[in-house]
Amino acid sequence: MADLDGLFEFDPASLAKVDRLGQSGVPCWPNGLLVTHLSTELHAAFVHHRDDAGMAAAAEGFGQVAVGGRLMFRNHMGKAMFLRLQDRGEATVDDVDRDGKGVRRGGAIQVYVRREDIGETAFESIKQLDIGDFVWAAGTMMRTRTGELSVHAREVRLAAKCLLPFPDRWNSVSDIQVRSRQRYIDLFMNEETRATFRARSRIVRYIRNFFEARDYLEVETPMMQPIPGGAAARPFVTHHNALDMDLFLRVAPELYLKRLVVGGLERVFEINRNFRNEGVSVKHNPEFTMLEFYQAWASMEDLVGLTEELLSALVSSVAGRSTLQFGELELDFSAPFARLDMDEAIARATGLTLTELGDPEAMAAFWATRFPTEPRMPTHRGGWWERLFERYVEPNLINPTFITGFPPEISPLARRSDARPDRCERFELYCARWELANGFSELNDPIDQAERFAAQVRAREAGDDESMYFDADYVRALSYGMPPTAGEGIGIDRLVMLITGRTSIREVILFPTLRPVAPTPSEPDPGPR
RNA sequence: GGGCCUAUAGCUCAACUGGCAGAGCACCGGACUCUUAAUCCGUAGGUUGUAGGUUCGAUUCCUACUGGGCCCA
Repeated sequence: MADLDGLFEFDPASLAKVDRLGQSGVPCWPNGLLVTHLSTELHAAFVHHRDDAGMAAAAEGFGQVAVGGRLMFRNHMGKAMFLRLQDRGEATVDDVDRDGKGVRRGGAIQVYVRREDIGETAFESIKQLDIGDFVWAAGTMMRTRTGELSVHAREVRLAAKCLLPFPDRWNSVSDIQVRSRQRYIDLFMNEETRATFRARSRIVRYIRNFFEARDYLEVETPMMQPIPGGAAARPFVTHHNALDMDLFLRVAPELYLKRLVVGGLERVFEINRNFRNEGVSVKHNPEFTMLEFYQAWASMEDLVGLTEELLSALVSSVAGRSTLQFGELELDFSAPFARLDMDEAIARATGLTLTELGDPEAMAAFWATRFPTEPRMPTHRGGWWERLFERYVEPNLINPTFITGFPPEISPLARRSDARPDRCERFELYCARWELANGFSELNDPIDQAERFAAQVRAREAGDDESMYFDADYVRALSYGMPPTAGEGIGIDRLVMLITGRTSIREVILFPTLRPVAPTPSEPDPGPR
């Protein structure tokens, strides 16, 4: 084998096995193997054929099948062998096991191999199969003496060799390091992981259908933006060499989507990645998936209803019921959701009066008696509300709850309430102690928008690096006129967490952001692990 | 950034108060024609995360570092 300059090391015993197999005419990575049936299809087709006569007749009618999958289990008994092949199928076929207990079949199919059926040479090479190998088998359907549906093999082939020691199948792989760094291992070892990501796909598909059914257009807007905007968050910076310009990975698609409403698309949505240069935690990943949607001729109230409709139907459809078990919490997603004004919620939780909540001095005094060591106090009412809300209200919001009545100071893109100009027509949806969605009637007055951007720029100059930039082209777009519009963002990863019951965001992102494996002194180059 | 916990074979885990580094599974060799976490016999597998310290002796006690987990900010 070619010298790999220490870039990768194969196990010599495995390489020897590859050679040995090749010399005896068994290629380790052959091509052109056709699979005709998925394990789940076979279980579904034969689930009602249990007795010998019925089974024989059904198998006769079915004829030859070819299956393929990863060898997860093997019993070898001299001149006969059982192989269990795991494929992409899902365990969806209701059946009963030997003891009459209900089970779900699918995802794997057993293969029965006899030496006298496939010949001595072929049988000898089958004995060389290892757990973890991909295996292909062709034959007819049968049931074993104990009733397990199996492929009675006429031919068995190694389809792809596994060169690495296979994880212990008694104890599922539980090391969170392995599970998230080497997601492929997690996927082929753990059915719950496969189920989580199938559910994620279903959730996204449901949302897409939901909006398409309401005449929304799915669009894609820039991931790389010359001016980052649409959310209060620190962006990642990158550089375009040919144009010699810095670009920011987007923290939100908002300002581009609203430009499309100005352009007349009226109803648009995007499901895509956002990037925020912030800490990593069980509910934060630097890149995460966001649904944003905008609808002209709609207001915040329309979105409240749409959100309730979407989430309650989505939960019922994917989870099969209207409540979700999330860690210790039980979450009720039946509409309508609770609603609470931000200031009332804070007043109730802190004991401060509504008058005191209008006075930054009073809130600062309240805070100083409880958290005297904390630096960097907010300077305006909205900043204090945000801080008090996070500390006193958010930890108690379990069931889905719309928080309304946000102040404009912390809502630079939201329309002011006509009835209460010191508040915005904005809501955030909270659930399981965190924010799940954020929506509002959009600010479409370009003059007001320009002033709010200017205020953000002043805050940035005063040291707040999460403040927004002045996006002149966005103000220009609004100046052409944007119809009254409402828009909303929903965090897809968090939604998937709630529905699948995974309490860490890393469990619902296939390849979460992780610190690289640190090189050790004896091994300066960690290699492609 | 702070606190607590943690790192032992490819995987999952043991090793009493500091006294010979172990088991099951996987791998390698062998037996077995309906098994189901098959069974039986045998072999091999380790710088106990890294670097120091205490000690006659350290997986075990101490310090620092690195990775990971949980909680707080």
